[in-house]
Amino acid sequence: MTQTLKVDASVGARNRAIILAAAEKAFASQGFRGTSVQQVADLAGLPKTNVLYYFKTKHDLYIAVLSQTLSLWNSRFDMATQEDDPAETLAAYIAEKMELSRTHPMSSKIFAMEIINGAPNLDNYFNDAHNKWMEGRVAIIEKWIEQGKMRPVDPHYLLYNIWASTQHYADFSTQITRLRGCKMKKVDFSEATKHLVTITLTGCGLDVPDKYKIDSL
Amino acid sequence: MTQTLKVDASVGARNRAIILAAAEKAFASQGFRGTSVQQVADLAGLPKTNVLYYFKTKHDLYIAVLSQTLSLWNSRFDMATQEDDPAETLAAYIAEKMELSRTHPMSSKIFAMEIINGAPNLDNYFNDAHNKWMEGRVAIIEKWIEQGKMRPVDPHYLLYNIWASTQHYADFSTQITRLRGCKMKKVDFSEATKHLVTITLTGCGLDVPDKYKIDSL
DNA sequence: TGGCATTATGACTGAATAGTCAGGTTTGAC
DNA sequence: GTCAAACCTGACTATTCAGTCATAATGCCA
Repeated sequence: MTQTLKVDASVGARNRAIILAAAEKAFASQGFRGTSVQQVADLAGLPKTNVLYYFKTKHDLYIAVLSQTLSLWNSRFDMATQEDDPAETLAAYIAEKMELSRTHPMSSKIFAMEIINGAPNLDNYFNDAHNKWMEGRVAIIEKWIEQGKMRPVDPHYLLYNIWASTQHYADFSTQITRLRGCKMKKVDFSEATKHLVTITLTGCGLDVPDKYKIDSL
Repeated sequence: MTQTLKVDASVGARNRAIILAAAEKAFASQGFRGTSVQQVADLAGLPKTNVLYYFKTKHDLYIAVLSQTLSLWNSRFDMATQEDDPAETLAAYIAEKMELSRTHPMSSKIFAMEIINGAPNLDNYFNDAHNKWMEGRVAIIEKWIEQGKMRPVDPHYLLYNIWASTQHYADFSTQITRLRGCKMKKVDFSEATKHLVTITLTGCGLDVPDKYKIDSL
């Protein structure tokens, strides 16, 4: 029984994973409409009909990729409280988001395109959850401000700012690569993170934790 | 003669403008592949063949929309010198970019998708010009830093940061609207601009010009 | 061995759609 | 009036592509 399940899972699950990875790549670089099932199949090294065996429609496949993406959004900031240190918490959040941009740029791009196109596939569940998350984080930041721990900045704009500037490194990597002349490596991301943390925290009137201090200064 | 040209121009130019506006809308919300010539024609209120009379191929039409977009990128910052005041100059640049996000969100979206998809249609001319612009701006910011006018921040990351956070209001307007419960109006953009200027300039160790001070504080 | 579930796939279909073409109409100059 | 250039358009073609279907192979257990 265990054996059976294991084998079943390993065939099906393995193919699903291969297909999802191929689809992620294709959707990220060409969008939903720009991607054909045949392309995904070729990338996955499988016949097209086999792809459609695992995912009934192209749209189903896209939804699967998209929800895989959304599951990456979780963060330590989700669990923060007003007792936490704002500088440490925000710095860690920025660092986490930057790390995501580095390790999962395709996910970020897919999400970006989904939003740019009007988010037709983000359902009410996602919207509600996202709203609740936002409310919670805003409340905590407001408490920090009340307690005089940081300058009075509108928490909404602060969060938009963090999302924008961190996701930018994934979504606009093409532009950044062309301007720099080469791709950003791990150390470059590390530098960028420090600068981002420094500029954002300083902007909020917070001291930059040592860990994020820029070496050269 | 003048009459002839004027009339010729008014028929052709008028239709071109109508088509470009329709195409901008369609491309911004559905991308290149997601948009059919028929859709553009319907939006423009013209038969499809008439659209193809003015723009030989869908790709030609897209290129026309894209270059229209790029022509909006010009800014007062382009002409700045090291003698200028960093606070005023950067604040004005941020405000200009925010105004562009408000008045031309579709252009911003088209540019964003072009970059996300690997910028296949941005030619060497654009890349070179963009590189030169970047070098020039970086040099000026470095001078400001040398002169002790602002904190030492890496100019590259500063500029990425400004682009990211301002364009975000156009590209991710769907997300922002859902979180706020309503679309951002002119006054909301004005508030957002002030916050962005404040957080960015403070992050650079600059005093915020009165014009951008947040009222409630 | 036989039987069942899962997995695999080539051949096909129908719809969408970019672009062509041939012929038509309007406009303005002379 | 007439001529040329610009403008307009219905009908058609060729291609791409999502999704179906009928038919297999495979693996597993009794």
